[in-house]
Amino acid sequence: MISSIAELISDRIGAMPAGERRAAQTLIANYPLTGLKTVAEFSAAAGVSSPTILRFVARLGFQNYPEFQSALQDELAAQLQSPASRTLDPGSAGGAVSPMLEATLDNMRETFRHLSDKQLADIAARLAERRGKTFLIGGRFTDPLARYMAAHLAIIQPDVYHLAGQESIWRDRLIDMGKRDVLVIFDIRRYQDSLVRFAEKAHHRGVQIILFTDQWLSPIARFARHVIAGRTAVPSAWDSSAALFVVAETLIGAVTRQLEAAGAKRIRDLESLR
Amino acid sequence: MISSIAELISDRIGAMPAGERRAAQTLIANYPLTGLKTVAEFSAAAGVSSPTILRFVARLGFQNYPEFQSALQDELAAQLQSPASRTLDPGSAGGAVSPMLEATLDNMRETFRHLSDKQLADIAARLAERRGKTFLIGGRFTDPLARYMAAHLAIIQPDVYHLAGQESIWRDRLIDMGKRDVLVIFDIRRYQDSLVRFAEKAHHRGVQIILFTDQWLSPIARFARHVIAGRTAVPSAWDSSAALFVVAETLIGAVTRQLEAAGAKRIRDLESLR
DNA sequence: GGAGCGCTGTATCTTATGTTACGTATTTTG
DNA sequence: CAAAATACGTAACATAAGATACAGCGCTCC
Repeated sequence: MISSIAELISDRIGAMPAGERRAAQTLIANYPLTGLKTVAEFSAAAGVSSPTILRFVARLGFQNYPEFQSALQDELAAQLQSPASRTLDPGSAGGAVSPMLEATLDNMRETFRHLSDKQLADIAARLAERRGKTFLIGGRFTDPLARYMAAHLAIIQPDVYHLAGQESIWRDRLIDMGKRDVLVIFDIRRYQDSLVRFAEKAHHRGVQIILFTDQWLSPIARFARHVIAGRTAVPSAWDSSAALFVVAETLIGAVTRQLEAAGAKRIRDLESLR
Repeated sequence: MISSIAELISDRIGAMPAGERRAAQTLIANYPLTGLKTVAEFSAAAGVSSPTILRFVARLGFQNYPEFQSALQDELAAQLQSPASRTLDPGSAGGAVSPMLEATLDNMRETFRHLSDKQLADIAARLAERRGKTFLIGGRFTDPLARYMAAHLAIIQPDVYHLAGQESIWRDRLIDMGKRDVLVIFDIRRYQDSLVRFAEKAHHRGVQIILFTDQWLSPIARFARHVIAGRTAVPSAWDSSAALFVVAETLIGAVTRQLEAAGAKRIRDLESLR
């Protein structure tokens, strides 16, 4: 059964021509606000012409544009009056989406529950104090997380390096690492031997290791100065790195805040270089 | 300090003549819906004449009725986009961590609220049906997401390619792309011209584009067959890609499920190769 | 490769919305 | 109690909004 206009749209969006689909996507993207504006504004936002908007509305079954707007307003009114209806009832979902989202949200809450503010502040402080270099590395599936963090950190401070490619390539970088340096490692099951060996060698050189891992803890935890254990279980064939991703973003934000003064100048300098 | 229009009204309602006060009360009674309707409807609801409504609006400091409506819409937009502001208790948080987590969780809920099961299923089906090749590419900060998704998809099906490095390198890959192929693009603010140009060219070659973007929609949405608009606002200097990350994981899970039979065999084959 | 169909945008028209002018009613003040 | 000022509604107006007709373009299918 189709109750809301949003559902109606996503039900029929597949059978729409390109222009009307753009209209639909624009409306859904910030629903329902765009639909409350004038046809001209709607069409401009979607990058199509006014008649396309009107055809789109007609395809949804409305006689004219005002009727469509009234329907949106009624829906909005119902929504605003009972905020409860916004927290979606579990029954309606049914599909494969909701369980995945719910599990992910739970994972994040759990991950942060086991993570004190102080711990995060300590790690952020360590990343922000620029005595030495910062290296980041990840495993097979978590390497993108290392890249993501490196991409941000490299903007607000110098000497940030993402270790990529062949194992032999990282190993050679060990020569540059010392006790003033920090190594951020992402490693979740199944833990990679190559990463463990690398971590061990770095540890022996006095490098401080910050480890992002799952709740079962990678063997690298043994060498790590700081360990962040994220929940990874979701109803999927794969483990989820989403909780670790959010921790990474939180740290990026915290480090940025600490380097505000120096960082802001650096960002301006970078902008002017582009 | 007066922030919302509702506060503004209740601040001045005492100094209003009878007719305008009725208008004010009617608006407050089911705020802000009545204000989004036409002057005629508003006046009918309040039991006064149209000019009274206009005088009421003028007294609030607006130049004309449309300006008043725009202000209401903006307010509504802010409210709908961050449900957090409606529930959040300032006391519990304190530290810098919790607001970030809360915002991220809200972003995810909001993102999925605008994303129907059917839409996700359609995209997953498109990714799972292996008529052609699958290409993934991302912007400056979102490229890791493309990598993450590519790393998973490449395991369960052949012909998955992540486009990395120089722009000139991707462009050369265009020659391999046709209408049977799918291009997954991640692009959030600030949108990259190079990516837009690339998307346009791919689109002209008939490639189906699946776009991950933010709620303001990258210009690439114009060329995209499917658009996923994730919420990115967090209390940080950076935008958050976490919501898009979770959508990506959800899709990976869905595609994996669809390819279960074929995929399981492929995974076993890969395992035996390691 | 060609013919047909369908989609989209430009330009025009019509509708209805917001706005203003003015006369009447009501309230307030001297 | 009278007179003035303010508030309100009716009606006419101008403007901007939505609707439509039509032509061009791209796409699909034969």
